[in-house]
Amino acid sequence: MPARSPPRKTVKTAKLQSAAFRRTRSDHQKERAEDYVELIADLIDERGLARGTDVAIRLGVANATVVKMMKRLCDAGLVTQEPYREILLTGEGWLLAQHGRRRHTIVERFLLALGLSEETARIDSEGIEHHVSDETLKAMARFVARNS
Amino acid sequence: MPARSPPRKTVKTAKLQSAAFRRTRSDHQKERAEDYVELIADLIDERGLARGTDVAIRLGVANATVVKMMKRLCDAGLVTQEPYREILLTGEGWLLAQHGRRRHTIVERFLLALGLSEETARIDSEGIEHHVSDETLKAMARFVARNS
DNA sequence: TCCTGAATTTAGCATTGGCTAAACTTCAAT
DNA sequence: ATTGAAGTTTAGCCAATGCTAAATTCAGGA
Repeated sequence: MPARSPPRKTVKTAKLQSAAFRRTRSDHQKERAEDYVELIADLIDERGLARGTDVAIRLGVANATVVKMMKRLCDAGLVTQEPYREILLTGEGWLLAQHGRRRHTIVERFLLALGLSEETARIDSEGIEHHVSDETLKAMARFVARNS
Repeated sequence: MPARSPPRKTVKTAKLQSAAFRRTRSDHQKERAEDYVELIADLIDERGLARGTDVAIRLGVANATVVKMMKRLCDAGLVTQEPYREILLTGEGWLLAQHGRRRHTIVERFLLALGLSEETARIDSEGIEHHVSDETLKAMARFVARNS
């Protein structure tokens, strides 16, 4: 037993911590899905329909990546698409998009209320959005309400 | 050209947005590295040395996953390790750990100052930490200073 | 000294999410 | 009606990050 360490006093800590990390990890897949779905919703609202190319450009990925992701999102029941046609959202897809937009908006407004530039608020909210618990989101919303 | 969309009015938007997404994506690799390194630093400080098993338990991953990651971190110059021995941090590794801890602490205190429970602050700070720009971090630090 | 149990490593696999290049479809303009 | 450009799909690749199971190594106690 090389590198033996002192007796554990931190079992509970370890369990809690690993839970936090595990959550961060498992969130990850949903994040991607939400990013795609949210963007598709935006495109449909902005220009009437969402094409693979537009998604690819806005997300900064290759066309083929979008195609692959659309397959996964189809399997997940979030989008539908006839071959060579535009991307449509299912009911569930719209719900997820709405959900993402709501959080996104709250986080972004919160960062603005905190005194950050629009640029920074936009960029950081993109990264933070998915890692904020409901409790934290509520606190952010409260803060925005108070400081506006 | 199926699914033709209306003329673009959002070229700038698209570029900026894709930059944000790209940043979020590229951050990802560094996040993992920082998680591991930060934890290794904690273990060394807490119990005098960091063993693969302890890292695995705290991070909630399998042993083999840690071994693989250690190889990557070695290549990246962040840790060193003799076969079957404990994990050591390089100078650069310590710097990264310190950097991560600092951000982590600020974000966590910020969430507490915002009125969240310790539990939530701990979990959410874990997820948020890596996505916060320096500007936002400064704003958070300011907020903590004001509200304590 | 040897044995055994804990820790580490190796081997092999899966999934996610990227990429490029080439083939294919569709629409619009000639 | 044809054709060419734009958009979509396929095929095949890569790296990161996880896993399990089996093999290996080490250290402490008998």
